[in-house]
Amino acid sequence: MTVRVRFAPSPTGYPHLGNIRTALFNWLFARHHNGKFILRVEDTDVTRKVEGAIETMMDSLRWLNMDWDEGPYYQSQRLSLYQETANRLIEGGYAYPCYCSPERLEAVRREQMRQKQPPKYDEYCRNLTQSERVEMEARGIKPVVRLKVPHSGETTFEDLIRGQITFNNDTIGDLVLLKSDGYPTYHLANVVDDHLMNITHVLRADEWVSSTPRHILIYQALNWQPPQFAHLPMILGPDKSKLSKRHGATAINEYREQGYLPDAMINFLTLLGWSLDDHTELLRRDQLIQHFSLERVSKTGAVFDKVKLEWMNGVYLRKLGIEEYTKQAMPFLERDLPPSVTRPLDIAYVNQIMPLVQERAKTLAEIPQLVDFFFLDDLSYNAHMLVGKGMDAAMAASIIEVALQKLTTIDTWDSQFLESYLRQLSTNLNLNTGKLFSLLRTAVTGRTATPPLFQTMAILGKETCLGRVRAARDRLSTLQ
RNA sequence: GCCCUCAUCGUCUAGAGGCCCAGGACGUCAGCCUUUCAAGCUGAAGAUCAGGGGUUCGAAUCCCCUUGAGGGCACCA
Repeated sequence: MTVRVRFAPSPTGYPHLGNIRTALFNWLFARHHNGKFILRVEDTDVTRKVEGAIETMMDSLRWLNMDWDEGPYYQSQRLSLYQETANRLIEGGYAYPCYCSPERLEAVRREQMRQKQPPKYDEYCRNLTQSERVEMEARGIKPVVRLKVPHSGETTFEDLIRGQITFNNDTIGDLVLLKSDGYPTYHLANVVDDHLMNITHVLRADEWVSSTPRHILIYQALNWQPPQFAHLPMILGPDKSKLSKRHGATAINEYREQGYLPDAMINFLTLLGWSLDDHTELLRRDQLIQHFSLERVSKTGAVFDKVKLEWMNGVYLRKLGIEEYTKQAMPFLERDLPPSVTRPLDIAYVNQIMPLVQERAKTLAEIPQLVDFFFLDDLSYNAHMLVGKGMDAAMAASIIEVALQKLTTIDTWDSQFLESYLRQLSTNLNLNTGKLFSLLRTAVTGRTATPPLFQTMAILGKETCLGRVRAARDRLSTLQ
């Protein structure tokens, strides 16, 4: 039997990292077993629907290169399926219409809470007579359909990750299958679709464990064979609670905007709850598919460690060929370089610069700020930055004056020549190379931390460099 | 309150009775390299394996209890 799994998001917001990780494990499982990965939209809550959510979700899946084989199926377009199933359950005596108002339900629940009882439907409508039902209908009350959960016995299932899990039926309560607006609840729709779509394995987040017995009960009432279940550990925030907005960025597209690479995200997210062995951290997509197995999924929730993600992204960034690196960086440069910089950017110029920052950025989004001085006409920095350790303003001024004179005379403006020439100059001046270089670095870039100085100067070109050194000289004069 | 689940360095994890006075990775610290910053390399610190009882010749690994944490208990998914 071929493996068929599904990813079933509801269009109620932006693609959460947790959802994406669930999708990822389903996808890896499907690809590993040469099975099918199905996309299904659980849009059965009309009130919570967010416009554009599904498009964003699909964008994210495409960005991550997680292709699906079927779908998207929309549950909102399959309503009759659920309604028929609900009717079948009523006819079989496994479910019943319930006419209780939300107000009554709320009152019952409050009372139960007050008495420290588990909140559970009191089955008020479970044994209504036919005439009572007719009367309710006559009053125009739209009922919900509830599952008649057995009062005794227990429901057990084998979780592929956690082993056997058992619930007492009397703790479950008669859940709603069909809402009064004719839409199914998650529980019904989920069971009906998983069955109709021949889903073999349900891999979903941990938070669904306690609703699994309800689903099993529905399968049993319908005389359907349930799929296999595996509940994945959740992704946690630093305080170990379910990862949420208050912990920072939780939407996958935010990571895309922050300059993370899809392959790095995939690698990192997989390692949140799965491991290959005791030493492998970096795995290519095909290796992930090859090795993925539920046996190696851990049971514990995993804290999302953004610092480690940054490290891994840096690794992937450095592994990129320079052409690819530049291609990836370009949109970020266009987006984030100061507005004063002329667009479109000169590709040949960018091509020269990128090799200088490839090993210095952990995300694509930090590249623009690393290289903005290559593009700006006027540098802005504090004159005091020019005065290095062990020197004063006057000394800095005199060094820069000499350097300016000498640099003006140079004809060969490549990094090799600049380096040997300036090393010689520092010797002649009886100066530490460090002192001269850092002074020039600040003058030429306005920064104290930059890519290698001579390559930077070579790319900037003689005229620009001389102009900046002159500007530095002028700045220094204001200090004296 | 009730139900379910989980529990190894700060974090992600390896470990399915002896190979473990617990291994790897991120982070941290130190050193090397070095024109700065990175990157790279080397090394260090860091977990009485939540606590307590068993079982066993032997337990991080099996059992029980306690504690802690998380999740669930909607006409939301």
